[in-house]
Amino acid sequence: MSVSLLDMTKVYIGQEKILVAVDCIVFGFDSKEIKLLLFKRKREPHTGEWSLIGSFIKSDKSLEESAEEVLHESTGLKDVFFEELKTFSAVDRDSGGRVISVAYFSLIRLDELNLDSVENYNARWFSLDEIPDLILDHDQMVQCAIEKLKIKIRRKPVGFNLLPEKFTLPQIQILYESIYQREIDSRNFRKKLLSFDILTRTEEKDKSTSKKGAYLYKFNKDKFDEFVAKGYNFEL
Amino acid sequence: MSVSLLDMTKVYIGQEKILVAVDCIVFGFDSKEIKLLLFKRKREPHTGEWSLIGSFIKSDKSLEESAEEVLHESTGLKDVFFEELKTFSAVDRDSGGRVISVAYFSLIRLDELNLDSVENYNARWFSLDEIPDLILDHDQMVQCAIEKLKIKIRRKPVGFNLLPEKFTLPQIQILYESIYQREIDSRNFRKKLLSFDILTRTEEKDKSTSKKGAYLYKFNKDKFDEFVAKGYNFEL
DNA sequence: GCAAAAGTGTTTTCACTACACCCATGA
DNA sequence: TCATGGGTGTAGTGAAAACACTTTTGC
Repeated sequence: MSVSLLDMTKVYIGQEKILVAVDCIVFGFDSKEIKLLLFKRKREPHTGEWSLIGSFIKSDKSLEESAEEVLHESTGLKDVFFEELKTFSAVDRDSGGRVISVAYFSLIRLDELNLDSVENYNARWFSLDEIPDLILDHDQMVQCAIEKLKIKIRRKPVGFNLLPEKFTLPQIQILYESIYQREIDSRNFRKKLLSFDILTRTEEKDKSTSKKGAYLYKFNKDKFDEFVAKGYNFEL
Repeated sequence: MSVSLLDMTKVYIGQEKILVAVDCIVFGFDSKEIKLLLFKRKREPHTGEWSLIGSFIKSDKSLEESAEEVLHESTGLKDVFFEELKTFSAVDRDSGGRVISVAYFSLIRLDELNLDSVENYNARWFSLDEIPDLILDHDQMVQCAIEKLKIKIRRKPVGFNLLPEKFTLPQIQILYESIYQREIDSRNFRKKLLSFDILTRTEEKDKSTSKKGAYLYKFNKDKFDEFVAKGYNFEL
């Protein structure tokens, strides 16, 4: 350890150091449509304008750790789904100085959200067609994330991170419809999803949207791993 | 401009700056198999060991510009295909100090390669099953890039960046076979590829691998754009 | 008993797979 | 003339798309 501290000051001396930040694009689903979580910026420049949540990274944290921390502080949630989206490094992207930002893309369960944390941060959920102007290049980050969401949810089971632990088939169909922005035939959708055999049906029904009630299902990670091990492809 | 210089020193003061680098994973295709370009490292630590080519980024260049520069210097090529792969930011990933690296993934035409540049850099092409131990986390970067190449070449027409401007159908089939590591039925492969109608057949034949000779084709960008505009999906 | 959402099957269509022979040419 | 790689067509199979009615139950 002391060797690496020594090297640090010797080996790469003379190279320029740069500010590095993470910014998080956070999506949620309110059982009707997909939404984006935005924050009123607290620091200069652009204080009070809408922006993504982010933070500078410190030299003792990896980018992933920093993103995790940002997500935890702003939503109160731990173990949320997130992954790297893209770096944004145009020299003049931030009027406050030269900052390279790594954008992270995150999917959270709205029902688990800690409302206190969110309010602390002056946050609000926006429909994708009502997103306000954002600071710096955050609009680009958001567009990029929306693209990625559409592609990713088709081939990876990431959508379950947007649903409550127990969800109904109509609910997941609405999620996909809201992301793809088109209607889906429910017979074909259910048939395909159930054919994967990666869900467990519970005995409970959700009667909040119909008199008949819809069965609640859980995503079954073990079955999904088996599904993958057999060489099958998830695609919805 | 002077405002931003002023802000730079004021607004984000007190935040830690970090060394940022780019590293490039460069693939080529020698008409037989896909290969990886590696370099003998010139600087401490790990001088003389095999590594990816990279460089620290300066505060007046974006990451993309830096990657482009690195690729130009090491191969002599301009306008090569490259895109961001992933950031690598573990705190102790570099024994020479805290460095965040952004890995770029690049595909080049071996026939256009400037051999002087390559020799200057002590470079060598390696088959994917003969890759030597690499410094730091460069092995991880390479594994990640190989994964990405397999996925990407299936659904995007990036493979043409690995072929000469004019190529034969047997050639492109071998390219795909070498990446997928399995044989492909040539009747089905050709049928599908030609059905996209994104290639232009020239009148020339390549007789270097057979007496009959194989027609040379060119990738037709305009036709490809049309293909995409019609909503069709490239998948090989 | 009726409105409203949940749940279910069949037919058609199309894309992928498997598979075998002829062609052109240089040596 | 023959060895070598280039080039082509067809039948069978399976997944996706299109499509309409029955079930449940709170009001």
